[in-house]
Amino acid sequence: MARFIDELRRTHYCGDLRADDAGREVVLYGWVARRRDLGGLIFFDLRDREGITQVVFDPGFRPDAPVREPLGEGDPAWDEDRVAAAYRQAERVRREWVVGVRGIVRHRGGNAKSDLATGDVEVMASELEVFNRAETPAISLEEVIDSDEETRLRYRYLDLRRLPLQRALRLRHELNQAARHYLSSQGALELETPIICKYTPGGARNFIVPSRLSPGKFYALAESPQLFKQLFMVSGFDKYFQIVKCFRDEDLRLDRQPEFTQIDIEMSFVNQDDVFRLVEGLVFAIFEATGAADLPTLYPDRCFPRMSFQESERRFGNDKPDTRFALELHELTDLVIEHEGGGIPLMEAVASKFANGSYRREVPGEVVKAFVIPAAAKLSRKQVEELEKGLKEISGFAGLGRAKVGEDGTWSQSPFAKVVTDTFRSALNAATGAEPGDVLCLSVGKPAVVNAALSKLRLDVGRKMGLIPASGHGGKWEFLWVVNPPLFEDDGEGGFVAAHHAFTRPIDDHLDLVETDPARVLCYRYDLVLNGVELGGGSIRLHDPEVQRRVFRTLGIEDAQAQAQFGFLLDALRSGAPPHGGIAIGMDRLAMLLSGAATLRDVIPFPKTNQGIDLMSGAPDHVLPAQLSEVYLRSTASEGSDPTA
RNA sequence: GGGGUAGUAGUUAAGUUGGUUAUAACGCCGGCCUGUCACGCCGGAGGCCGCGGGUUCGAGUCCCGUCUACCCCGCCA
Repeated sequence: MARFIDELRRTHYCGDLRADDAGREVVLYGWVARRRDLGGLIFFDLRDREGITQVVFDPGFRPDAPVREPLGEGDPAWDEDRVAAAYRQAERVRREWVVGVRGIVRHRGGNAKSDLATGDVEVMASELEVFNRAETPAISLEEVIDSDEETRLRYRYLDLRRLPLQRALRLRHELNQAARHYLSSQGALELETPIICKYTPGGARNFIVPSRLSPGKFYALAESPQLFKQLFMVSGFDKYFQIVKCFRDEDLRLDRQPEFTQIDIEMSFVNQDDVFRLVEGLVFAIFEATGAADLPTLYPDRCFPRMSFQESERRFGNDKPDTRFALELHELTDLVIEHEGGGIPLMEAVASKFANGSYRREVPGEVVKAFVIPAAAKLSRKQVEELEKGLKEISGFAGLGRAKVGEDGTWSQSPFAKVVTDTFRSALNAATGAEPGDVLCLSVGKPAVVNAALSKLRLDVGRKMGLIPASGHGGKWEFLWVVNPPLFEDDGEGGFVAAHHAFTRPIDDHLDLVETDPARVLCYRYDLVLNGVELGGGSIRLHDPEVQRRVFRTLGIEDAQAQAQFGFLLDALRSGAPPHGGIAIGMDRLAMLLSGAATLRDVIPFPKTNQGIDLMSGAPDHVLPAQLSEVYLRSTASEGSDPTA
């Protein structure tokens, strides 16, 4: 081994060799991906991170020409005894053994393999060194495997040898490098913020870290660098970025992990447009570096389109519309009011509440919206009912009122067919553009519920119609800024809570409404959406302590309370805070979209399961009582036996 | 916290109405093979049917519970 590592340095990676390397002596290191023993002739597919090269063990082979670039004097490139020994050793090698190979590159002639980058050549082995044996791998290491993800995660170090994951992690590297390079070139400083920090209530649940030095007290793992990056602005660093791990102790999804990485940015003396320009430049740089798509062709003016939050909710039913396809929702509340319900009892009830002032048009208590399943979708009645059943999981969802539109515009297969007035039916058909054969899906209820149901229905139908793939980008890249959502949200008890967080600046025209009509106050907040996935979000912050106090008051947070929770930030804002704003881009999600991966787990080296468990290492785990008492803790967990107790 | 799907050999799956010794492919082990490249041919080993209980003459199959993973709602930027 010493001879190989010390004297025979690697000359190439396994993906490097090409036809014009023929005749050259080379040294490769790697893993034996496959072995084909023909009896008297053995082939290895030798694999390293750059690719695969075929290595041949042929005891009868003799070089027909002097070898170029011999390695070392007095150490001939071809020694028949050594070649024979290498062949005998190759007979015993198994897949995934780690080996070094010395040999001569030869053109494969008629045996060339066109689907392999190195397929024109092979290495005739003159020497073989086995660095390590390997147990038979628990999972197949082929590019496409059907192993259960549970098994793959348990043997993550094997799974990571597979080409898709090798590619995904390399893409992460390229993404990160491009982001660093671009943001640095734009004058942003890469500064670090604390990971263990002060617990702040509200927002995402924090992971709690007990303090050994402060008995009974706890740190929290940062759910984001939000407060600290604002303090950087207060301190005059002007423009900051960080590629930073964040931690949230919430339930997980395919696009949600307990620890994840953000490209975090904050800037001073900027407005919304300035943030957009920087992020658009960043995204362009990342796409160029990773070769994911030619964005300058798709967005010639190098800007992404913008849509107000309200328009997004109205047309698509959510704040992260997948704009790769149309099939928009139809807002019918006004029409229903105009027709006083049009004979449909459910809608008459809604119309009368608007008429008697129970509901306000500006902030409606209930809405009526529709989605049209085009005849072209060719969905059977059963399939439509199947889709509707899928909406049942949305809490508060009461079901759809469906109507199949006939040749003459009449409705059938509908609970409303008999009661709806002709004029209202015609008006509805016209407003929704419903054509004969289409299925009109009507939903009445609280805006959040109606929108949740219809936006899900829209995506389901889009997928069923093949307008978007079940996962991946499908070759389309639709970016969108969704801007200016409401600052406050009804808390259901006559008060208000912050829709996102309390440090977002209300739009200038709405400052007066903070006290008088909070529900209508919009703010300088923005989300970047790609193909219906929320890539990131940010805001222009509230840098004015006076306005901040008014916002807190509307939220029912007293000065003393605010001081206790956010004291250092409020103090800092009073110490001379510049106008500032920023954004955080979900790096994992971006990597997922760029790579076409179906889940975040495929672009994170060592992900957790939906239960937050690392199947490979077994984290989280019990700790010894002594370790607990050192941090002044005792577990109250009753279920399960603690083997260390 | 709630809903859904799945769990059988190392891996992926089949297993009919509850009925003899639980199948197959890949992988693994042994043998043969000098141009393979998903090499081929011959032979072989390999099972707590997730776990625990129940029904039954008899359970992979039916019932109850439980664990694990995945997808979704709630939650979450």
